[in-house]
Amino acid sequence: MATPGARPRRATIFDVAAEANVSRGTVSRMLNGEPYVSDSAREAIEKAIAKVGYVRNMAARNLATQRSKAIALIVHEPHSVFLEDPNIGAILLGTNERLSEADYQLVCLIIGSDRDSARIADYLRGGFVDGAVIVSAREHDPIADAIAHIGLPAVFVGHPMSAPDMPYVGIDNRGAARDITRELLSTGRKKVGMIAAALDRDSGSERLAGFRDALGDQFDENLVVDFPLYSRNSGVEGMKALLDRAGDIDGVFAASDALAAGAMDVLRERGRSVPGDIGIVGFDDSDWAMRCQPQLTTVRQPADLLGREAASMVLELVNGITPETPGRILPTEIKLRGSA
Amino acid sequence: MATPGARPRRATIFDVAAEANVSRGTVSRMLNGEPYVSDSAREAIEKAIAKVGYVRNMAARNLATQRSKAIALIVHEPHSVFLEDPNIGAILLGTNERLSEADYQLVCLIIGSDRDSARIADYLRGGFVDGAVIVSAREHDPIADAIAHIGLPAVFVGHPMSAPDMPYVGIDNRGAARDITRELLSTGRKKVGMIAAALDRDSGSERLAGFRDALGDQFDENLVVDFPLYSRNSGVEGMKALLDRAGDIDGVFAASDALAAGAMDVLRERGRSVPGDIGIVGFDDSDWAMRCQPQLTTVRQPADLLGREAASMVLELVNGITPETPGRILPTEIKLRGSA
DNA sequence: GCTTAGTCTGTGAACGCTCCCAGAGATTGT
DNA sequence: ACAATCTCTGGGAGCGTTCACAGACTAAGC
Repeated sequence: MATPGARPRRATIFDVAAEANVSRGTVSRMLNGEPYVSDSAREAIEKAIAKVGYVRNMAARNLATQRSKAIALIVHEPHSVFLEDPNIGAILLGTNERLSEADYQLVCLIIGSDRDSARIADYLRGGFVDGAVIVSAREHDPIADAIAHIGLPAVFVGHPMSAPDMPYVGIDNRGAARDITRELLSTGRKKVGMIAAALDRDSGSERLAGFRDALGDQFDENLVVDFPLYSRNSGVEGMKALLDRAGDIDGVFAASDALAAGAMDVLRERGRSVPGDIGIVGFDDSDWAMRCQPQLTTVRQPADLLGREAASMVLELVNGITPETPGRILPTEIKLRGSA
Repeated sequence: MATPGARPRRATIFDVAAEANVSRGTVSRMLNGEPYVSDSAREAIEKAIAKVGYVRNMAARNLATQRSKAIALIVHEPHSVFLEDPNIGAILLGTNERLSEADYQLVCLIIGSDRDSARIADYLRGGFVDGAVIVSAREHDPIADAIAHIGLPAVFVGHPMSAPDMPYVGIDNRGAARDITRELLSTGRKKVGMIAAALDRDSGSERLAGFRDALGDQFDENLVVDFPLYSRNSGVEGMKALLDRAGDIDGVFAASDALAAGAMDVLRERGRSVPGDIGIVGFDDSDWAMRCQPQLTTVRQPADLLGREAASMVLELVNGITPETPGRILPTEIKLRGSA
């Protein structure tokens, strides 16, 4: 009887070598796709692998090669945001897909509380992963600092100003915000406000900057409200505040679709029609946008591609390829629907 | 300038031992919290670790101990579902949180296409993880079979009939569905239908069974429609179909909130009031429920706790503790809101 | 026929840790 | 005073790979 938990001994490279009548060096070379393996050896090894049911022991390989074939995805958000944010899931999927193609694994590091961040830093230092993709880092994020300090290859999704030299992929938040605000203005709105959020991130502050760009002289600080999170609830509070400050407001740029959805709920409650009385535009093109009534005019950002691209970049870094550009900007697109 | 990728040599347990004037055996014992380490040795080692900046090399440890301190989270869903399903994210967070507490890592394995499933099976066989939490397995899922075959400690979230002996955590889908259907009936509805989905999962088929339980003799197969996915879109199609089949239908149990939301959109479009003309109830208590107008009466399922509990169980299994019960059922709760 | 280059193979030495055993020293009981 | 026990320590062996090197054999060039 086997002792509890004792699985049968797994076949090693030695077993394969013995079975195929070659040395383990040859097996190793073949496994790693190196040249200089004769056809006869290759064939014998293939048969032997199938026969003994061999699979590589990753721990041994990692130890010998000093790399882990794993990439961390670091999400620094409270849990509620992780669940609500439509982009994080898509980024995760995109990253995972690209890494799978390269036979790398994705290790999720979700930092819910700041208490975790020291633990995570230790983990990253532990050589457990070869690189990291960092989603939604705040400005002056301790994790970002730790990574820079360790020298771990890492790519940011988004571009924190506090880490200007780190590789990143992102979108032109400022330009996109400017364009969609202009779109809103082009429908003849005269008094346009913004529900901003997450100004401690580049995405948040850049979108506000773009809004300001579009308005130019007409920009009125009093018509901007801001909140820590891109949440529906902030949208509710934001819209209420804007209506209090200027009852005759006729256009709102919400920095995310969730904010816009919250705002629209308030407007419905108060009997203001959209887009009749007030035009409203959002950002993300998440499923919120389709669920609104009317559907939301918004900026589509390719979240899955951001993930893919970040993965590609981090793989390049890991393999010693320095990207020709420090950052990559992916295109956005305005989706015209009924809300403005 | 360092050559690309060449980070400075990291301190090993030898360096610590030398610095502290003890042997590496003692350092190892201390690191693993074993008894028989004198206070003086302990103190010296602590100082030495701080001085040389030592962190454990996990690959070496994994190789020596034959375990990886990592658990896989396997999600077998098309990507669209991964993003839409409100429970998956919460399960992921719950699992991650529990594993972190035990100093285990979460490795995400997302199986988008069936093509991946062989690759994943190989990975699981590779000793890369000590156990697995399986989310949303289908009946007769090839991955589930592979895991059973490998003998990897694994816990299902949900309880596929095709793997009755595997440990699982879940909710009483059937009982909860019965209860909420009764709730709907108690509002005086006479002609009640169901939009079912995912009948190839235990959650889907059990909810249908619960609905049937509640209706008893009044059950009418003609008033049940079913779809592959718990999606809003299926809700739209489902509601249309039900209205076609029975224009005088006055109650609907939707097997998920997303389905219910789709159904309610159709009803609004067709000018039927909720809950006036038709009562509607959902399942999940996801954010869909709060976004509906009126808000949805639904079954709250503790998705994060499911994740936590699954993680706890898999950790027990990994440590050779056989759980006293093969499965654990977590309580659900009916959330009364305005929709029925 | 001899060098040279190119192809292929086997083997010792890491990689950094844990496990286990032998043994030193301190403490207790008789 | 001696055995028995408990506490603590050091170091050899092993985990399953990869890597680098040395050597064998083959083919081509002069």
